Formats: sequence, structure tokens, C-alpha cells
Amino acid sequence: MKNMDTIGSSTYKKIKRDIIFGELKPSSKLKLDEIKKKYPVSLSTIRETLNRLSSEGFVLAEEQRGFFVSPFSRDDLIEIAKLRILLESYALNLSLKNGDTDWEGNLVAAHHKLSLIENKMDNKNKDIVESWKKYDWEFHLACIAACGSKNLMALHSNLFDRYLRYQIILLQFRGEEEIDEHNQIYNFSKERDADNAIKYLKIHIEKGLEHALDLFQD
Amino acid sequence: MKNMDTIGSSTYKKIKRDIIFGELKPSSKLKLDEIKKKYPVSLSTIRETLNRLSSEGFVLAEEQRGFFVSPFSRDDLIEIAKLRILLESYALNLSLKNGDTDWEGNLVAAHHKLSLIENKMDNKNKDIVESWKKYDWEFHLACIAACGSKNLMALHSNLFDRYLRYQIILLQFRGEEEIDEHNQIYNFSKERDADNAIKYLKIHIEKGLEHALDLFQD
DNA sequence: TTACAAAATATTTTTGAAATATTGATTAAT
DNA sequence: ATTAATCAATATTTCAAAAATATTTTGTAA
Repeated sequence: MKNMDTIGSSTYKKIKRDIIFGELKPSSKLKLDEIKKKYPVSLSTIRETLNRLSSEGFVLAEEQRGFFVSPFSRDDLIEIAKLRILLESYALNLSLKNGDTDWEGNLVAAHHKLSLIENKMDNKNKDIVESWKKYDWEFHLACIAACGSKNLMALHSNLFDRYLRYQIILLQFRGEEEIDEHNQIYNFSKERDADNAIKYLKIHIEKGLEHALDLFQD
Repeated sequence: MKNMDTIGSSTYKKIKRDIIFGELKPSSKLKLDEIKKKYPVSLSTIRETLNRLSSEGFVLAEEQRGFFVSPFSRDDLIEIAKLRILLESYALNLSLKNGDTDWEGNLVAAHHKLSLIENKMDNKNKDIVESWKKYDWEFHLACIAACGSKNLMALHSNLFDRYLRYQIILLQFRGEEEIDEHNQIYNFSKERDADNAIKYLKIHIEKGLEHALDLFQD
């Protein structure tokens, strides 16, 4: 069949999603038998998946002792936020220099979709958090899409997802503040003002980090 | 037993090494049966290994079509070199600010070992290339060891290895020039002069990149 | 030559069991 | 009561072989 995921790749997506969205809790043990019941695939497929996720930092693999969901820690969160700033600023700068008409069109579209959902958001409505985060993801992706480096995009994508896990588990919607930051990044990006776009990107991530650290209990 | 690798992890190390050192050639197909003959372990172990290496960028996994050694391309090499500069500069700056006595002692030792081997090197002697690269690795690692971010170290380690693969397959020893660059990085690092250490780190990587691109035939 | 179907090839996935290591509980000794 | 050693239970790692699925090649008819 065309266009169908293999069992392996759809299992990978499911488990990764469940880790990011906190349905598999930080530090919890991933016993092979239990995972096998929850995601009804064979042991080898599960082990392949967990090995991949471990390379990507979502799962901790301890030799002969099994697999665990990667634990949370303040230090880890701070490190990831800083690395995201480093890589995303670098990518944003390149992207604003290279971006062509297509890139700009996609950016407008991505920002529009994000705006629509952000204006409907409030802290109570948790149902739409998954699609909100999807549009958030796609907006940040659209900003840096013209950076011209596949490797950079791949690294960024991984860091974004790992940061997202903390966000989703720890955070509520920050409201107006966050909407405003997105708008600033958008406007300066459209005007190819890299310095200011990066400035607000940093503020955006650092504010999110602060908010997350406040809620952090260790 | 204590301190023994599992079959899985030693297979991982072997295959990764063989890719970096060009014994498994860029773009070549990794047929499961053949791999199984070469590294006598079971199919599941091999698939777990190749999945890990694919997450790390050493192997390309095409759904339903098998595994390939990651191909070479000029663009890929340039991207990796630039990312290595970005991450290693960032880490070096942090490390020079934080490094304590232990860090400095290890740096002196690492530089000394690298010097010893580099002064014996010439282009003919290919036997010692593996241990030379090991000391090169350990020197750059020692420089950034005090950056205080495990995540940064992990990302850097991956990029370093992927850059190293190009180096080893494409490059010969650049001679005096390279020795001098290492010395500059070392001296400025010891004096905590981040700006100059980073300056020479950039030169070091960019010169290596140029040299590699010259030898690149596509 | 093109298009389609069948055969051959290769990979993915499952199953089940053997080998190995860790964990937990029981018993003996200090 | 605490520590140490041993045995049983539990979990992970590894293997082998076959079934299911997809891709590629081959052969035949239009």
C-alpha cells in the first residue's frame, strides 16, 4: 500500500507523543511486557522504538536494567531552553536572509492559523492544547524554514520537542503575553529584521522557561 | 559479569566505528544478511543498532527499503562544520568561564598527549591515524568539558563524530598548520581568553573544511 | 515499446524460547 | 538487629525461524 506507515513508525510516533504529552510520566519505568500490552506490537518492534527514542533523548536506556521515560530536572530544562535559543536564533537569522516568496507565504499562513487558535485559548480549555501546540510548532518551523540546513532543522526539531514536553506537562497557557511575543516574532520576521526577531524569540523562550521553572517542584 | 558490554552495545560501537573510519562506505547498502555475517549477532540486535545509528545521522533508514550508510555531500559537510563551530564556540566560551583546577589539569594533559603524537605524524603514516584522532577528540573535549551542559556535550559529541567521518575518509594530515591551530586554542584557553580561543577554533574548523572540500569529488 | 501480472527478492513483523542479568526474599552468620 | 550469602522470581537480552508485506525483476500480452 502507498502512504501507509509501517507498524514500527506508527508505534514510534505514538510512544513519542505519549511521552511528550505526559501520558507516560517522566522517570517511569517502561517495562517491555506492559508496553507490549499498551501498544500491541511485538517485542522487537518495541525495542527498536525505545532505542530510537533513547538516541533522541526521550527515553533513558540503562543497560540490562531496561528503559525509562527521560526524567525531568531543572538543569535539563534550562539546558534545553538555552540550546533552543542558540539554534533557533542562528536558524532564524539565516532564514530571514534567505527566505523567498514561498517562505514568506507559508509564514503568513502559519501565523494566521496560530493567531486564530490563540485567541480562542484560555487556561480551562485543555482539549485544544494539542492542536494549539501543533500550530505553535508549525509557526516556529515556518520562521526558520529557509535557513538552508537540514541538519540544523533536525537538531532544532529534536530540541523543540524536548522543550515542548516540559511545557505541556508543566505549563498552562501564558495568555496575552505569549500571543504578543508570537506577533512580535512574526512582524519582525516579515520585515527581515533579524536582530529584533531574535530578540523577541529569546524573550519568548526565556519567559516560557521562567514560567516553567516557577511551577517546577523537585 | 562486571563492566562487560552487552552484545548490543559492542555491536553498536563496532558498526559506528566502521562507518566513521570508512570501512562501511558512504551510501553503501547495509543488507541485513550481510551485516549479520560480518558482525555475528542476531537480526534483532542489528536492527536495534541500525535504528540507533539512524537517529544519530550515521545511517539512513528508508522505510520498507532498508538501511544505508549516510551518504556524503558537500552541503552536508558544510552544514555539519558550521554547526560544530556554533556549538563548540558556545561551549568553549562557557567552559573557559567555569573551568576549575581539575578542568585545567585535564586540558594540560590532553594537549600534551596530542602534541606528542602530532609531532610524530606525517602523511605517510596511516597506522596511527586512529589514535591521533582519538587524542584530537580528547583535546577538543577537554576544552569544553566545563561548559556545564550535558545536553550540549551530547549534541557536540554527535556532530564531532559526523565531522570526523568526513575528515578521516577525505583528509590527510594538514601538518604544521593544524598543530599550530591546536596550540593557539590551547594557549588562549589556558589563559581564559574566550574571544581568541574561539577565533582559532573557527579557523581550525574552517581550514579543515576547506581542505576537505578541495578533496571532495562529487 | 508499454502495461500489466506473476515470480523472485528483500524487508518487516511476529512468535516463542533460551541465555543472561537484576531484583527481592529467605536464611545464616556476625 | 544488621550484614552477607544464597536461591527463587522477574526482567532483559539475544537468538532462530517463519509468516506477512512490500519492492523489484521478469515475462507475457497488448
